[in-house]
Parts: sequence; structure tokens; C-alpha cells
Amino acid sequence: MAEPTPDLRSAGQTRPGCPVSRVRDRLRQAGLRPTRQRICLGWLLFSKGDRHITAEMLFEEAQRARVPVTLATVYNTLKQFTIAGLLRQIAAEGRRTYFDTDLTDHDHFLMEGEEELVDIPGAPVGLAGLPPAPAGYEIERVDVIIRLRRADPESTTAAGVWSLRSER
Amino acid sequence: MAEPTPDLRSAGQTRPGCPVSRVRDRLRQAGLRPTRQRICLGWLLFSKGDRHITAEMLFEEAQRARVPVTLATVYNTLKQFTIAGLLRQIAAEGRRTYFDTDLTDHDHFLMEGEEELVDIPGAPVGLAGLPPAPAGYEIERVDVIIRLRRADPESTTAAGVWSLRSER
DNA sequence: TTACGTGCAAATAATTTGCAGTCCC
DNA sequence: GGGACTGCAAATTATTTGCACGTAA
Repeated sequence: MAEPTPDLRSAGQTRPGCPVSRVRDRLRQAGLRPTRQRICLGWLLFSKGDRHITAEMLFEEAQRARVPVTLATVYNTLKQFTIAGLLRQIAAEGRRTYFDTDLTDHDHFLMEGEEELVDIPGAPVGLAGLPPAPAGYEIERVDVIIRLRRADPESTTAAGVWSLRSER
Repeated sequence: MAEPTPDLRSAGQTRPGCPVSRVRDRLRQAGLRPTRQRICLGWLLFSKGDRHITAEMLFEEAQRARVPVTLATVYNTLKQFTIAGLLRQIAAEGRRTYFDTDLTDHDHFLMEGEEELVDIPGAPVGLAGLPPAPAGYEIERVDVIIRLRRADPESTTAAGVWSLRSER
């Protein structure tokens, strides 16, 4: 949030070895033409570690970084990045779509009230007894979302490690 | 889909013992005033077994059943039902919100391309090693969404019972 | 050059809201 | 009777699209 916002106006230039070039290569590998705005957005997305982001958020960030892009282009770019496998769309309920720059297998917390997802640190939840996929389909991925509610002060929720789903 | 559509225009009347009265009671228990439209929508929702439904879908169904309701009221009612615990909102990505009349613990398949969720028959996937909830929060529910992709004809996806998540 | 990208503004789609009139308790 | 509900239409919000122009290969 309070990170220094880099000025990316010169992202079109060629500077081998610099992070911008790395983004450029990554785009090319993904089959996307490395245009100025894609490089800038890619830099904003991938140079700050794992993050969840919406189109609106990325757009504001781009403006702060003096990157000339339109909101529409941000939307289009996010979609292209997702199709190209550079981003992952998160299944969150709520109006806006979130994109995750972390492509590894991990789960999410969803706080009630807040419309924000939080990465669950550590290894993903283990799954047992996955059902067979219907005929003609195969399992691509399993998303686990742990919904949280604000704890009652009285309920001594000893939140340790659960074993297996108990209820119903 | 081809089910006979009941005419619910008389749902306001009192007929003890009939399913309409059951809906009425259920609403009252949930703290909702049993108005004509709520009774009708409740009947449509709960008298056909478990289902996933959007506001638009329910609205069309109501029109077919000659129930005088507005789309706006359908939206409002679905939200009220959800808050009252009569429905559950499903975390699906995609533009529209789905509501599930099945309140029991179960998982969902999400077919790629199609924007529809399918209940996973049988017991829910077992979870191992749930992480502790962050301070001040407690786990309310765990949603598991299994994303499916159309299988390659060649890949012999022996979709049996998996043990534990392998990929990281 | 030339197809692919982008900006801009207008179009959609999904959902919410304000307010006046209606209905349940 | 009075507040809770509903209808209707207009407002929001999130996202997409059409088309003329710009730019990377």
C-alpha cells in the first residue's frame, strides 16, 4: 500500500537484464505481444509478490505509476493474462472479479462482511475422497475457500488443526 | 424443466396441512412475514428438491406459475431468504449470483465454459489439516469447488478416489 | 506494412434503491 | 392502524464492445 510507486513511462525501452525485460520475456513466452501497457501492467502485477487484485485496483495503481492505460484496457489485459496462464481468476462471490498472481496451489480465507480474500499461509488443505469426475471431464483444479465469521467473545474457538469435516 | 407448473395465485389463502402452509410456517420461523410473494417464491424454491438458482431463473419460473412478482422483489427476497438462513449463496465466479436451496454440507463441480454449478453427489470431500482461523475469527464453513475441464480423448483419466492433494 | 492493441465512449448485464401505494398482524 | 413489503422505474456498478487510430514485428 505504501510501497514506492515506480515511474514506468520508459517501459518501452530495451534494457536487457532489468526487471522490465523479464516481464517482456514472460509475455512473449505466453504468446502475448509485449506492448507498453502490457509490460507496465505486468510489472505492477508481478513485481510485488503474490496479490489479489481487481481491475479497478490495478487501474488506480497504474495511474499512480503514471502509466497511460484505460480501464477498458486493464480489463482486457487481465483477461488475456488469465487466458495465457499468467493469472488465475478467483471464485469469489461478490460483484467484482479478483485475479490472483499466485499460480501455485493454495487456499483462501473469506472474511464475512469484508469483500476480500486472504491467502492461507502454508500448505494447502489436504483433500481425501475426491469424487470421480463426470464422464468426459477431468479435474482441473480444486478450490477451497474457508469462510470466516467474527468469533463470539464467549465461544472459546480453540482453532487448532481440524481432522476431518464433521458436520453433516 | 418439464415439471408441471403449479398455479399459485391462491397462495394467500389458509389451508392448514397443505404445502403452502408449510412454507408459511417456515417463513414465520425464520422471522419473515409470510407475504403472498414470499410464500409463492418459497414454494417454487423448496418444493422441487435441491437446486441452484439465480434471480433471473426464479423470476421466469414465477411468471410461468402466474405469480405476480417483480424482478426486484425476487432479488430482495432471495437476499432476505439468504440472511434468514433459508438459502445459501454459492461462491461461483461469473457474473450472476447463484443460490442453493440445499443447506447441507456438500461440494460443487464447476464445468469450464458452462456457467453452471453441479452438486457433487454423496458425502463431501474430506478435509485434512485445516489451518487455524486468524485471531478474532472462527471458521464458518468450507467451500470446495472442483473445476472440471473437458477431458482429452487420449488422456486416460482414471478418475477414481484421490488420496491427498499432490501438486503444489 | 499489417495485423494486433489500445483509447474512448457507448452498450450490456446484474443488482440495488427511492418512494408511493399495499398488505399482514 | 402502522410498520413491514412490494412494484416500478431510475440509479449504480462491473464489465464488454465497436470502431478509428497507434504501434510492435
